[in-house]
Amino acid sequence: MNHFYLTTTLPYVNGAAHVGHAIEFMRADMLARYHRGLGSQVFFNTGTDEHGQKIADKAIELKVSPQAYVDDMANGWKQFCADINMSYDFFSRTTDTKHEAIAQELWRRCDDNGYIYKKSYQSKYCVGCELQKTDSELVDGMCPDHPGKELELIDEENYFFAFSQFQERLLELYKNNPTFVVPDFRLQEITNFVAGGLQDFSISRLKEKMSWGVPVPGDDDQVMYVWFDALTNYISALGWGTEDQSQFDTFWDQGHTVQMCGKDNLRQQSAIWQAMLMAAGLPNTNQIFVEGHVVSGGQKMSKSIGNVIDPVAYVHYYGLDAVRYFVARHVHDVQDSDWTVERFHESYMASLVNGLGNLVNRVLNMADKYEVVLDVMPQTEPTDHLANFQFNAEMDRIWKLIGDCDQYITDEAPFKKAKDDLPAAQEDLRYLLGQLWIINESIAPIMPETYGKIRVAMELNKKPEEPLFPRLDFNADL
RNA sequence: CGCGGAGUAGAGAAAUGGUAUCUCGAGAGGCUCAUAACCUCUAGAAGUUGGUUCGAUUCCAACCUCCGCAACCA
Repeated sequence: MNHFYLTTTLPYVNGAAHVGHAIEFMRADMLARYHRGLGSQVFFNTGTDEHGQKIADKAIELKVSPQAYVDDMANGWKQFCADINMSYDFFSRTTDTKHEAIAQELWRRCDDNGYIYKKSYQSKYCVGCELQKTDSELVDGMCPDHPGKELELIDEENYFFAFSQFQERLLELYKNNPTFVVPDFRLQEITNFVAGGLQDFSISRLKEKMSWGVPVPGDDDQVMYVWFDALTNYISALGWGTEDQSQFDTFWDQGHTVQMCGKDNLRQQSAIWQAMLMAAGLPNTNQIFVEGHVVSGGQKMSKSIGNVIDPVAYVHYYGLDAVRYFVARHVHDVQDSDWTVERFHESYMASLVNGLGNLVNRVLNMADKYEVVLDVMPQTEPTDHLANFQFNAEMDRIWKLIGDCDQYITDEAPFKKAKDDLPAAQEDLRYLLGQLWIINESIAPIMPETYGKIRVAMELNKKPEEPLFPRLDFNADL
């Protein structure tokens, strides 16, 4: 039995889910379903990142406690996961007491091994970014991303993580594992970054200034910086550092581990987190899949331009599987992609309404009429596109099968044969039902609801009463 | 010379040192099982300038444009 561990990045809960989250989550879900379908035992983790200055500020603004605020947000994210049919096995929350204890245990382990030290320093800190800023990053003495916000001068003792000591080991990790980061150009990017030299960084904050964090073990005056805490969730989900580490042993130590993230998270996951694992004496992640970003109309999405894509609105209008289809087929695996309502509508009509939906109807209608049932299920030939994160290629393969069926129907014209040679028509339909079966098995991890509907229709041997993908008007308001 | 990515028909992608492929869209024809669906055909493309080569979209160099990152973000 193979064991496969998969995790999304935990979104920071200072806002609602946007299309980037939807893409990462949906793809992770496709992989989880794919690997389950291959017979692997899968542990699929997702959740929410709930500590830090921005969240504390937001709670004050809303006049609620931080815990009440993150509870509310976490529920929103769980709803989002339900909306997009996430088959997760565990929902991590970084304010969970078990997670906090594990984050402390990881801290202790890094500390015991000599990779955490205390240092006093002064720095400029942007509350908007929740980051210290170097002078080179500032524009006119202000943070370029938050020009309205005054920078705070921080003069304090913090704990530092000895990141710089991991340069050689990280480079070894990258060199020895050519698919550690997928795609390869991101591996190149992180290699260049690490080769350029690493600086130790602060991993704690004074509690009196920022209390919304995990307490630093053995120091009541400090809490952990949100990154140290959040990254730990990848193993806290598996119960590492608790009495029962069996899932950690099974999935992290002995299984294959995959983390999904956007390109903005490359450093955190492929360098910082790996160094943390090394510092604690734990095995590294096996693979990190790094996605591109989505732009709309050629521009970065922003509320002021009004080109923000709301994935849930698409789900409501076109249906969940239409969105999952678009994500798998038309959002580029690793490059940035343009997502417009025009493109979405086009591909919905062409490939789902006129493609898959129509094919199901014409095949099952004839099968019904000519009384052909599929008695022998054909063997599906497994492909490894999804194992290699090639969503686009897998979808093209499946839609080629759909096109081939349409072609076959035109060429063989069973609807004509049926008039004077029924057995010949029935033979054609047996083949078509077999192909439809293969197509349906192939889309199962991508479009699980549609898979179920086609499965039922094939069992009844009747075309679905409701169209799988109804013909819809173009809706520019999405 | 901070790092990385991308420039291929109207749109999105792919492959390739030798006829540039696919999907969508457009135009024409065909078909009638099907959700006015399906099939065929047609038109339509390599950022610029050099270099290597018998031959370059592909390899090399320079340049231009766009995007992202630059210790917040999927």
